[in-house]
Amino acid sequence: MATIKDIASYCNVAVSTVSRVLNDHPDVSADTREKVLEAVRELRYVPNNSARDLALQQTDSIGLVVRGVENPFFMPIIRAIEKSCEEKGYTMVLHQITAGGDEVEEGARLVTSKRLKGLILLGGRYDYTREDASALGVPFVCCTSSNRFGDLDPSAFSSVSIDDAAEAYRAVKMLVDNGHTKIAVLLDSAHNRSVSERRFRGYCKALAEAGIPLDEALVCETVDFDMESVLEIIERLITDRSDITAIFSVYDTLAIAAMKAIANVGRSVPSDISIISIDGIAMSLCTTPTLTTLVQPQELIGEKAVEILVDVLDKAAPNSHVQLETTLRPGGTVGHVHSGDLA
Amino acid sequence: MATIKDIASYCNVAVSTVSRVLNDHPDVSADTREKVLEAVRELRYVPNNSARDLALQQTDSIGLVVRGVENPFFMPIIRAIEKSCEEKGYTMVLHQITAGGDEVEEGARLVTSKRLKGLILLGGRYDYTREDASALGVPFVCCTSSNRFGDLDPSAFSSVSIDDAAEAYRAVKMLVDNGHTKIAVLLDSAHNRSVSERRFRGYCKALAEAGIPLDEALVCETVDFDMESVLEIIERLITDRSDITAIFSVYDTLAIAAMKAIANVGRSVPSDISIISIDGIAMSLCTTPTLTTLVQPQELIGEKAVEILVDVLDKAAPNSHVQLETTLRPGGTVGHVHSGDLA
DNA sequence: GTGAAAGCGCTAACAA
DNA sequence: TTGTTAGCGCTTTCAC
Repeated sequence: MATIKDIASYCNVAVSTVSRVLNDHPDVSADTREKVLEAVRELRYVPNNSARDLALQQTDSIGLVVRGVENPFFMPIIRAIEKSCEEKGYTMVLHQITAGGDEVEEGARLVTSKRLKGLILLGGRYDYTREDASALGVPFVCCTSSNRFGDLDPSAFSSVSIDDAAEAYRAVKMLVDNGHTKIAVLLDSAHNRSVSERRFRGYCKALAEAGIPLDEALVCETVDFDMESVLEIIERLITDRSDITAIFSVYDTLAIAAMKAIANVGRSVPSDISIISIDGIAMSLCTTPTLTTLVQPQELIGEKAVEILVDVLDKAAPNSHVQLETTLRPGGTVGHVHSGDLA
Repeated sequence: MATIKDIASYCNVAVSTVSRVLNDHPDVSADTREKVLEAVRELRYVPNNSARDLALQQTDSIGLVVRGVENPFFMPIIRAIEKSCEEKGYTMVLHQITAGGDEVEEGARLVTSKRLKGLILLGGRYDYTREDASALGVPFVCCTSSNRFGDLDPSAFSSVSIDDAAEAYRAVKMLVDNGHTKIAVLLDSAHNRSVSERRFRGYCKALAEAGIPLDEALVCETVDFDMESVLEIIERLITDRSDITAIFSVYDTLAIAAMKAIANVGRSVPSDISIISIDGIAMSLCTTPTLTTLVQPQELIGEKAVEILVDVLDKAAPNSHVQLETTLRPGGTVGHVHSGDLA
């Protein structure tokens, strides 16, 4: 395997010269530059990243810490991140954490053990503290999370996300506009300081605005995403509260589970119960009727995250916060409440 | 950040001694070993992988080349692989390739550019040639693929998979046993030298054994996994051939799409059409009725792949081929053919 | 514009 | 059992 030294002697130049053209430094004559490039091709030279990283005291790696494997929503984002990293000359190091794991702790460990230059946190909490940020020690971007629960200074990190509360509000408002007043909300937790909680707030706001009092019994928390228990929980909700005419699910995955649960208890969508959710995963196209959902621009989210991080890393750009919009896919799971049912 | 040198001077020993205890070499007195370990803790030493890799002329990285992001089936496998790599002290480098990309070509590129020690190929072709193997240049294991179409010597690579043909046979036989004779097969391609083709063979065998002639018009190829076009193709199939009473889908994803397509054209499962498939993805629990499928041990597949590769890498173990079994999840999508319909 | 040389942190002979 | 030392391939001052 050819090294920089081989190229140097092949071209009768010093290794430093080769290094210079390889790194696009100025101060190299066009002649020698061409000569070196030629040799690189000739000898099929591939730089040794280990050596490079050692000399530079850093790596070309960006860590991606993902919480929640269960969520198919992440897959296209991960793919986009990997692709973008590749394009920008970085290597993505994926690390999945379990529901119980702490992304900041694990992220910090990864940073030191793998000498990561930066971090992308996907599907994490929203309440980072200043201590969390300094524990990480490298620039990071919160993906699908605006992270505004904690006391973190926005200039200390970047984020790419949708406006969870606003989008949830929009979804629930659609239900309200269709005459629904008994609207359940389906989420893993209403107080997890994360996506769920933000969207739950949007739900509350929409209800409040419509003058509908919040009914705690209609707040359905699944705790985790284990399909069996999720189905059970939802079935119980629908059975106990037969007055429910609509469900706002904060994720497509839960919405799909809800449709199954509704079928299990012999009711139907949307004639008995309407459903709307947020995400737009591929599978949500396969429910019957097609799920009505607010589709997130998944690829774009991943691309943006990398773009921002690389700018911070390479160009010392300031941190930034990008908020993207969802697109309503009408689907067929939202119906009107029969006028007879109206209050 | 503390280096091996810091520890050495801190303990009044040579760097080589430190290196020895760090690498579990014998020939170190219990005393000094303890002293060094103590210093490591004290100084929060974290080894610099770049330096290590440079000295060893290799990395601690294993590449994972995945074809087919669209397939949610891979996610739990990827997760298991990442987890196992971590446990064994390796770093997983994920690389996704597109439908058109060549995994061997891209894998080989990855190996050189990232100096990978080994490769796991997930969801690839089954027809590697000897040239392919030598192009890769490092030990590799084919995950979910036994790779027996090509002229590859089994001792030149490892694999972890199910017996695709046999499992497909089993699935189709279930349909036959329930009185079905007009059985369509749903796959991306019957001749892609991959999973689809293997499973297609199992389908053919089951038909042959039951004395049912192969009807080319019942072989439904979706080409890709774009949901919109998949739905369209399946709808056309069902509409054109109203005599179909059952569908064997080689993947759960396509089976779920088929259920949607069937609903779209106003027919129902399983009373009009039965469906069975292979994989066992989480979402297949959410169809109504629940999809009848042969569930693959996804986590186990990932773990095994890493275990085998690491043994080959660390212990120079011979390559091996593991074949795992699926588990039938009965579900509710397979029904009997009404006796009146029997020939 | 180019070269010589030091050094990044670690491993592995080779000596002692 | 331990220490000394020469690299691994690359970047980067500092001379020229």
